[in-house]
Amino acid sequence: MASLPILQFEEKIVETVEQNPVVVVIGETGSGKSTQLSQILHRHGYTKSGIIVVTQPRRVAAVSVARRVAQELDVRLGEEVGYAIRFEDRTSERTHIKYLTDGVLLRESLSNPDLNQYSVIILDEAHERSLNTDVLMGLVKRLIKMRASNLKILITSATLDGEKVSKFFSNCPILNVPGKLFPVEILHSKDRPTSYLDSCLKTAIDIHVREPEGDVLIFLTGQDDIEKLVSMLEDRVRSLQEGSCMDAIILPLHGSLPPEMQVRVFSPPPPNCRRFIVSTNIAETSLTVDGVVYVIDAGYVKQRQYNPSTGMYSLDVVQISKVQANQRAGRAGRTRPGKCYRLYPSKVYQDEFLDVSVPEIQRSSLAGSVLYLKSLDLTDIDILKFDFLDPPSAESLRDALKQLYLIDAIDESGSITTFGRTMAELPLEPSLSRTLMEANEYGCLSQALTVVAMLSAETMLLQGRSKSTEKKRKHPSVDLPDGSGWGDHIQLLQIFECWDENNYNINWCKDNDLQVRGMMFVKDVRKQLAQIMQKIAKGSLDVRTKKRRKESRQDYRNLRMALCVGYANQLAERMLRHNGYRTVGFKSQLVQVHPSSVLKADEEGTLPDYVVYHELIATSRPYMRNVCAVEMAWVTPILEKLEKLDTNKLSGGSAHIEEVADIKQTEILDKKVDGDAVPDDRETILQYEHGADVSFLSVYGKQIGQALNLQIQNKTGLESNLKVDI
DNA sequence: GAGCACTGC
Repeated sequence: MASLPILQFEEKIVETVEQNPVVVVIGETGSGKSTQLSQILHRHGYTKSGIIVVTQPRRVAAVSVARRVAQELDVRLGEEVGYAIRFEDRTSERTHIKYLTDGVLLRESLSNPDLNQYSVIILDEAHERSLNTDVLMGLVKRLIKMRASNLKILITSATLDGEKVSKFFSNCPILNVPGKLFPVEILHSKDRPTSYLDSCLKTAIDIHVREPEGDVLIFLTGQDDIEKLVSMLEDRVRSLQEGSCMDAIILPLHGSLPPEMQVRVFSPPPPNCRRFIVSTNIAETSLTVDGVVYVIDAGYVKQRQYNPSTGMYSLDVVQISKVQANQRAGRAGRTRPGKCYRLYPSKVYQDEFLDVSVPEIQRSSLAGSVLYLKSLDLTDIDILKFDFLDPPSAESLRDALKQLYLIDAIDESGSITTFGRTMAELPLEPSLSRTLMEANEYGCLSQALTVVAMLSAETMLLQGRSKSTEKKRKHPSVDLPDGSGWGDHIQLLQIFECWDENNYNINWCKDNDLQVRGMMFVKDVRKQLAQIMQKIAKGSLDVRTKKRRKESRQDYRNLRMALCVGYANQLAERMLRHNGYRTVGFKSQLVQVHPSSVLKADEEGTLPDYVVYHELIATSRPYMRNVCAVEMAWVTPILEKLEKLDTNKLSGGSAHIEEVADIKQTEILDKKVDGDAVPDDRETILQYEHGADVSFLSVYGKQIGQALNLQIQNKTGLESNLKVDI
């Protein structure tokens, strides 16, 4: 332990913490900050007046770091040193060093806003800027004003971010703790390659042929590219002359890979063999692969973004930040000196890369966070002026308020309602919390609990789908229920009910291509939600899953009604004469039911007039994912409410949100239009040829005189206008 | 008739 760099700074750290309520600690990889800061402060008496708590953005990190600290202090995990993550609280009355996920600390502060039991709060990995850590930073800033005498805050961050965080906390001191990494030589390419995959391939083979042993880690954006490069590498390696270089193992690594495939990267290679790990940014922070000496960094990452004016998410390939680039490079220097090949010029790194990635708070829907903050009753703070390190846009806050109003979480003046308070207690998106509460009124709580729990685990349910396994499986699970035509929520309910009928048999999951881990998670979530609902209702609710199936002609009416109330802000109306939909309540968007949906059309081939959806996502087109058929009569009250909506009033009058004029107009470079522009008022989707590397979702055309006025929507829902002569 | 990076309560 004595070799950890941070320990040489022990006196300095203690002294600085002694004299300041907030300290920023910049600790590079390998500095030991995550395990040592808490122990240093413990040694100097900070656990006498309370618990030292350390937050982590990820569950595995909270658990593994706690385990290490317990080992180092030679105590049993869960006694003096413990951790708390969702579904798992391993702390006791004797715990004085506690690791937890940032989300758990936020939940705790709901019932104890002053966090009185803690003498020190360490927000670790703050540079990752998770939504929860950002909210915590705002809360903690407020907390030190109230508890200045007996609370110490430490924020750990990255070099490029330290100044900004310090400024946010009234210019608090910054401590630098060097890391313990071997030097990594950075090699930039002269130009940006025209094809990243080809360039990756060439660089990888060059390393393989020329460089001494050591594994190669390659960062790409997603599963598709990874699979392509893996097969390219396999071909190329096979064609190398036998004996001319060492053997090679090529491993893909991404999140949708089944766990048993993911852990393959942890087994060391046989002698005289080099591994190529082709990965998403999962290997940047979440997984650490040992033995890596060479990193190839294409400089891109796939990021999810939310557009508050359309309510639409998109998944975009964007440039990484400098912090990310450095993090990736650092992966080469864990065991010995390494090399990082960047497939972009150093000028691009310097001039184009952001210092830090755009924080999640500026890329997400904020309904949940705003409701959470409202429920804290911070009378001294106006939510809309809440002090964030990077404030979200006014538009995003307005969107959040609108959502909350439509589901009765706040009233027309923006104050939280009793409904809203209950909703904030549930670890769910507000729309789903609202659904549960409504379902309770209609006597279908048990079903709603199942649906909501299934939605929380949706991405973990299906078995990893790579193209190769797809081929093998000609018969896609025919035995699963189909939602009886009402849509995906009902199908999710029916799937869980089937599993319930099969007594939660693990083999049933396997037979039906469902991940066991995912289904177990659903069970846990459902149980947790049921407990919270019981507590709220203070009576006994019927949350049991019913062991009877298929009452004939069950139309799930009550459940669908409850969903309609919860998803008031996620409503779409079918267009006349075709099966496209228009979103209601947002700037009107033409959207389609996702092809994977089980929603059924009637005998005439027509889809229901109204649906609610769980998510709007722009991929090749804007799609509604997870839809449920609802009825006109249930929609009317929502439309009435939308009519009365006054967002200025929702923002509490005093805090008038200023209009933001930062909607970026997409530059149209090429004005060639292909396709049939029908010269009438009907929206017509055209194919649009363009010169910029922006992909457009749709083009609405309208003829005016000899010109065609086009309204063009790009992937993130931003719109631009273009006039074309015809 | 598509396809989705990563977390978390």
